[in-house]
Amino acid sequence: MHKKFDSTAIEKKWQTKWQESKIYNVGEVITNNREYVLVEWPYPSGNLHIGHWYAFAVPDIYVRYRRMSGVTVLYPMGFDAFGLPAENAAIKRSLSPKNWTDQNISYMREQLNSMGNAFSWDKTCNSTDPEYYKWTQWMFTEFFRNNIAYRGKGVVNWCPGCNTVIANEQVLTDGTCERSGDLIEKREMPQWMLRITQYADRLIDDLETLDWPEHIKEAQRQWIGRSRGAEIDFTLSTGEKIAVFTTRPDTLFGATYLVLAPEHPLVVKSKNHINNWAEVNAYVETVRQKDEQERLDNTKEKTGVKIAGITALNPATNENIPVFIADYVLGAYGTGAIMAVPAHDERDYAFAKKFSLPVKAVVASSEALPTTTAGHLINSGEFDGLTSDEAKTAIVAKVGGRLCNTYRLRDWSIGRQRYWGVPIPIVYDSTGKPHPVPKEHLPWLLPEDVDPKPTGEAPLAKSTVLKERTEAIFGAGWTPEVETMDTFVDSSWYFMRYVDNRNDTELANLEIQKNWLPVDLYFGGAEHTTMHLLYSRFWQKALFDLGLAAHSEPYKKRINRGLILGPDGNKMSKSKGNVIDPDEQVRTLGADTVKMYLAFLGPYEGSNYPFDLSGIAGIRRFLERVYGLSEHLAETETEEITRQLHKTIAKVRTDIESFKFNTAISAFMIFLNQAEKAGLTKESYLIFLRLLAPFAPHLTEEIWSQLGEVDSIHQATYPQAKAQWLEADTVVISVQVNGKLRGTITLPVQAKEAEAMAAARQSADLQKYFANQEITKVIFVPKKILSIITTQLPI
RNA sequence: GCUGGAGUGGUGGAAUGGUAUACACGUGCGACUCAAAAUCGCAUGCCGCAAGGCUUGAGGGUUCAAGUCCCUCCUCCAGCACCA
Repeated sequence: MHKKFDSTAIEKKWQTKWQESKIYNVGEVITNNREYVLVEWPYPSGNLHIGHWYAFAVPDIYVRYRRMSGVTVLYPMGFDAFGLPAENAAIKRSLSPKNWTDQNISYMREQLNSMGNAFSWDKTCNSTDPEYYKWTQWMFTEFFRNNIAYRGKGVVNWCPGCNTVIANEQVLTDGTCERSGDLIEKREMPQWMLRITQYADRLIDDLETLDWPEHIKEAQRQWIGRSRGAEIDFTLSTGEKIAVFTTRPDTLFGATYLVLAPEHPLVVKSKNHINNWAEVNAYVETVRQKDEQERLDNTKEKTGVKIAGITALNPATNENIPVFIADYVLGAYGTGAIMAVPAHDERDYAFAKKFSLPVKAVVASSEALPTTTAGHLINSGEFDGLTSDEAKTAIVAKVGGRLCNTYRLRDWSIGRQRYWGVPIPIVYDSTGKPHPVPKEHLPWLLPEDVDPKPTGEAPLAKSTVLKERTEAIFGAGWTPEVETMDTFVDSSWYFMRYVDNRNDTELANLEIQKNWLPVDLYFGGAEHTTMHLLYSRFWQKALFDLGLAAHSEPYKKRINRGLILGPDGNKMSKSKGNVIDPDEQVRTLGADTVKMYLAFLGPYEGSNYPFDLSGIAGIRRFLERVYGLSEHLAETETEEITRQLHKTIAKVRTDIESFKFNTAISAFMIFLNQAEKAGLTKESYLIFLRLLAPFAPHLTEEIWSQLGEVDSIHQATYPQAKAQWLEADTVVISVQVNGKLRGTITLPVQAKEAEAMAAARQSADLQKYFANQEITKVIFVPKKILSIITTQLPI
């Protein structure tokens, strides 16, 4: 029977000791032998669910392993505590968001400690702390002074559920809000924006330098959506010039009409030249009524209206071509106008067919039109015969166009009409001109004299405190900005603050940044690919350009963990009622068991796992057997078991380094199975415990101390495999005859082909397969395989 | 449609081109027990009494040897999509 252990008592005891002795703090070290391992800071929702365990307890294995390997590892934890849920919960409970958040943070800190993680609590921070958001605000003012932040106008995404504007990245593909699920409306209103588009090229190009999974890099490239092409000017019959963007300037000779987006400014501007203004205007109105989804539905039939009375001159052919407005051309992309080449673009082709417009092929192809591949030019005057590539530059040069890139990425809109966020540190003078709040007045505190209830109007507009503060400092007639910042701003730089979290004169000292940053390893969820990860890369680059950051990329290596799904295989959510709180398992089976079980599910990087508790007993049994073994240690052990121990060490180390904790755990199990049978000395057992310590920190610490060790096992060194034990004298290799596996032979490791064949001939099991055959070929791969090819001898 | 990734037992999953199904769960049988739980032992891909044969989404190919490499498909997941 296995020795049961009281996991609750053991875990509580060691958690308290670790906190008292502060063994996981990193202090103020400056060292080369250091590493920064980051996990995404959580929102303090009030209860720890299984997803938090997966996010924090499993990377903890890696952190403890590196620390035991002698590396000083920063593994900080903090709280991303601004945002809508606090507001909503606070409204529901009639508490202030601040009180609700503060309560949750202290409660959650306790819960996080109950996981037994090796967090560097001396480096924590919290986005709602004025000492933190003072710097968020200061960076914003620096961005404003340097024209990275600006007050923009335009169409924004309005979420009716959240009662606020949200950024493009926060709208899902189906046009709903990533947070509330409501259908997003388009509204025209002034907005605080950050010029992330100015960084589009660097955000794409610098991906090359990062050790990130390819799919994340690719998703970011697609999100930024760089198209290489050219802008070409067409002259309208009104005398106005209009620029179009095209990725295929080589097809300019095939441009048989022009299309403007309905919202193109030139449409209204040319009103007096348009003979069918009523019809044109009616179309613009219908498009305006359509919601985004309708307009972007590419399966519907194309619509549009010809602008009567205006033509455009094709600069290549010098022919006058008609001009249309149509909603398949988007106002916000490129120049909001296109040259239509129906022969070589499917959308233009469909439109041309519907409106009976000429289709002129200019790229040779044997396929039916429209063809969109490159080729040799025809019907293109002096450019006939050139390849598409050659023609691109030649034609652009000839018509005075400009080679340029266009991006799908839009600037980041960061103003929110909500209460619980960082106040945008801007004040307006009596003429309405915005001014940044000077540094000496930061933090620009969030006033507490308003009802946070969202109404669509920014709640801060009702604050007398904020109004009076503004007038007291800046003078009568000055008014405060009343919007708060998107919470993704807070998380765009938290990893920088961790390293210098008590600095009250700088956001993070450059020397300290140079010591710790960039983050060596960043564990997080896939949902952040085109939000947080993109925003914080941009933020870092903007700071770098201003000399405030030591590096231009924040995270060297990224690991996207999978998701723990509900038992029904769906994403856990309160509304589906499939959320697993691991409290029960932690109470009855212990934190070590829960942690190891999660690590055992499968490789950390990659797939999603439906949470199924049925297997957790296996881990608990394993830990009980490890504990039980401490009372049955042997005086001596076989060489074989020593060899197995060292093999296990080697296997566990490589598995941890590739984040395959599941196979590391299976190696522990295999070894334990053998050790129980064969007997293990105390010396080897202590090595085994150290090897297991990152996986089961409480239990190993307890046994370690019971066996008389004084210092924490987590400050001991991680075992290293000794080469002399890694190789056995003999090796079992398999034997194939004519491609079929027929048996095995045991050989000395350094055996050659001749010895292998001799062994095969001697084996009764094997020789029958080739005894009466002619052996035509033998392949011998040392330590692997003997492969024999025969042909039938004539009888 | 484009891009990235994945398809292996009843389940989670394992396998530098070299013994496919490790490890664990589950299941079955047995031991212990008045009994049950717990624990321990054995078995457990499929067909077959056996000998043997078959098996990594489907079909081809390369190779002495393919889950792994190549080609053609199918299915699922994720991102992008009237982006010129």
